Amino acid sequence: MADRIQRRADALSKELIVAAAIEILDAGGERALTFRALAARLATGSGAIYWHVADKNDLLAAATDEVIGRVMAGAISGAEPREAIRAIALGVFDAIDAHPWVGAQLHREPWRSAMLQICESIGGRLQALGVPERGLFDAASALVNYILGVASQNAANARLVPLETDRSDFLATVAARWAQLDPAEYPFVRQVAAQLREHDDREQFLAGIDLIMAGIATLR
Amino acid sequence: MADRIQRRADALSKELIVAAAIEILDAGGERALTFRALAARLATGSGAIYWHVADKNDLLAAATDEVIGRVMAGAISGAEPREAIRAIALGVFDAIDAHPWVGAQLHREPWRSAMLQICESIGGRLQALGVPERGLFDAASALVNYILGVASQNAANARLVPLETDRSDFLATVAARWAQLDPAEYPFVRQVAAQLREHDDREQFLAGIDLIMAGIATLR
DNA sequence: ACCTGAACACCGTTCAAGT
DNA sequence: ACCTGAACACCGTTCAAGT
Repeated sequence: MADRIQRRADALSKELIVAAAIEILDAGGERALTFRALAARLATGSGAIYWHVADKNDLLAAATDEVIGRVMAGAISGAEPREAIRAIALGVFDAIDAHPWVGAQLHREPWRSAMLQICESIGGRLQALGVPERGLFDAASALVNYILGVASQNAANARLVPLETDRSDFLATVAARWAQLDPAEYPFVRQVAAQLREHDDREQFLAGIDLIMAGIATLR
Repeated sequence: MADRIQRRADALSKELIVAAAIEILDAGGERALTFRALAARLATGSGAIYWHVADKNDLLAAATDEVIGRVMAGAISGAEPREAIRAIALGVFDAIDAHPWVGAQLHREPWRSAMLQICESIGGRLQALGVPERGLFDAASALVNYILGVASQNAANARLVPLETDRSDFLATVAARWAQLDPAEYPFVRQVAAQLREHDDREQFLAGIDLIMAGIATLR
């Protein structure tokens, strides 16, 4: 048995598995996370992982909860409600920017705790802001859905673009493609192509939040 | 060769393949669409499909374009801009309601023509509405991202829920789960649990559109 | 030019067997 | 209780061979 693969000495745990999964996902994207790769990194057999984790869905959900949980834990500041909502939104945005696979996961298991946490933080602040009872559910839903939309868009971009690509190079490429569209069919898209090249995703995201907040303010 | 499988007599085409793929996706969801199932339904070999379609991604993108293209073709009415935007949004919503897999696809290939078509229609109407130049790109982006968020959410729900499940049963189940959350941790979500059970997805979607439009109106 | 279908290189997941 | 790793039942995709 001299050529046996080195196995780990300490015990496995769900936390260890999730941490390793996050590392693999961050480094190589969703495609890189396989039970074989995970087992190799953890120096164990692939079957061992199933003792701690129900299946791949469970693993992805746990990894997502871990990332979003960290964001939410950091956002408990007692700031003014409007600022708190912006901070929560930005926190989610930045987390998905750093871990694009989270964006793809957030809408797969929509009622897992990650989702609920975002919903709760935002809903609570809207309440504190004095949004009338009748509009509260719709307002929270609009904000959460908007955040989700941006999240999935970002996740899609990250998946489309090779990891090494420069962001502004990428935007320039897309902008150039937009600018070449048929003027009769796509006048608007052609027109904003130039703005696309120079725009800042993060700022545009916040602008959308502000737009929705402005709409919510008209409810009173 | 008497026991040979019956093969099709007429020629294959990308349109035929896409149409068959849409049928499979509608009937059995994303998991049901395999090249083997598609080949069987088309009475051909799995390799034949690759003559007309680059790969599975290409197939899903073409199917998505087909569905969204139909919506957009139907929405060229010369209505008042604000009504036109609501109509486009509702058209996309209903299309995704009928074909939930489209929601999951829309954010995977974000710059395919489906996306561009939505962007163009909405952006053009915002322009017609007199939204100032500086806010136009952000406004269109907010609306499209919101629509995408709802789309992916709906797709996720459809994937989570077995095809036969009654919608109100499902909502009641989720509402019951929400109502049982820790009151100290989730006061807001617990509170809206009752509204969740009775709310109409489609109406709430439109309420969000109206909220964003109200925010956009404050720009002038 | 277009189609066939076996073969290849993967997956997630299971499970008898070990410690 | 926890771990091993071969085995199973799938996938998407390729490709030599046919028409």
